[in-house]
Amino acid sequence: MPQQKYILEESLGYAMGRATRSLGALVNRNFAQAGYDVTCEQWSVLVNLGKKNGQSQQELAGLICKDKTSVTRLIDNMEKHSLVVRIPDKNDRRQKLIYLTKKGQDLQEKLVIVIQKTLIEAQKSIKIKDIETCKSVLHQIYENTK
Amino acid sequence: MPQQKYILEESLGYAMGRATRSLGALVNRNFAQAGYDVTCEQWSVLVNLGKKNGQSQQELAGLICKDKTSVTRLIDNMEKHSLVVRIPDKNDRRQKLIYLTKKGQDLQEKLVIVIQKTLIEAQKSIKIKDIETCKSVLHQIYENTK
DNA sequence: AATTTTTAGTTGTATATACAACCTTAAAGA
DNA sequence: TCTTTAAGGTTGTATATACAACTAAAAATT
Repeated sequence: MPQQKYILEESLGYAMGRATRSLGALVNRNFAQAGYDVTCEQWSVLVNLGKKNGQSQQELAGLICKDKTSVTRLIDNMEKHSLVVRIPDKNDRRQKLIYLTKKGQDLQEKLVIVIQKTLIEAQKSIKIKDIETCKSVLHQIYENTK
Repeated sequence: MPQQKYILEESLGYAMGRATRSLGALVNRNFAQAGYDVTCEQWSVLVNLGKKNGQSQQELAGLICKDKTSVTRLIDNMEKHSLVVRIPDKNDRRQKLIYLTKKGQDLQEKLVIVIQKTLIEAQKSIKIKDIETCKSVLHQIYENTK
């Protein structure tokens, strides 16, 4: 069997990690530059609460596909910044429902423009068809690895 | 102008983040399960040192496309685990050259198999051509956002 | 009804990431 | 040569991530 040399630069994992980090950092810089003290990851929670306010942390974890402990800490930070509040559910005392504050709601609406501008920049000169292919590959990778 | 609603689940950024986190976590689990106390990110450093031992942190930062402070901390952790050592460069006293230890070298060689197995699993039932398209899209996104 | 199992969330621990500010040393310019 | 600028690295700070172990409460089972 020939000595198989692992070519890091050619691996899909490398390309994924690099592009994801780079895009996330750009989103964060663009948020900051627009004067918004919020992160890319916090934004994903804000968007979901914007669609349906008052969701449990488990629901949010499912939507953004993260560990529930990650969500606990994410909500901790967002609560610290007064973007959301935790309200204990009276029907199920295990649950805490997360609601947008006024500040969180206002912010959420404003961030969409920054995100869209950033995504347009990120996807510049890439064919729509290729982006769709890429998304479907990433979707399958998620399914294969989750 | 119509109210443009942002569809998180359909965004490329969402798909990228989700797949990248999921794949990274699986690699880490597979390393742990194989009995190797090392992470996905540490592995990317090990591979590069395997190709060329004795590189500066800046060189490594360029290769793995990370902030130099990220590399400082990554090397801190790897040194703590005796995978690499920092040797001050005599010709340029600002630089520190990073070398694999015996333990780091041995580990690096063994990890390739785990990585390949994981990548095969991750890419299961995806057409090679689509993976190439995906990589090229990710490459372009990196270029557009770095 | 009492026990067991599952679900929701938190805490401990370890890692990774990046921006800003800083120190030290090398290189470039005046 | 002296000064200024650039380069390599670290530290402070804040955030994000996940696994293991835990507490509390609900649901399922016996």
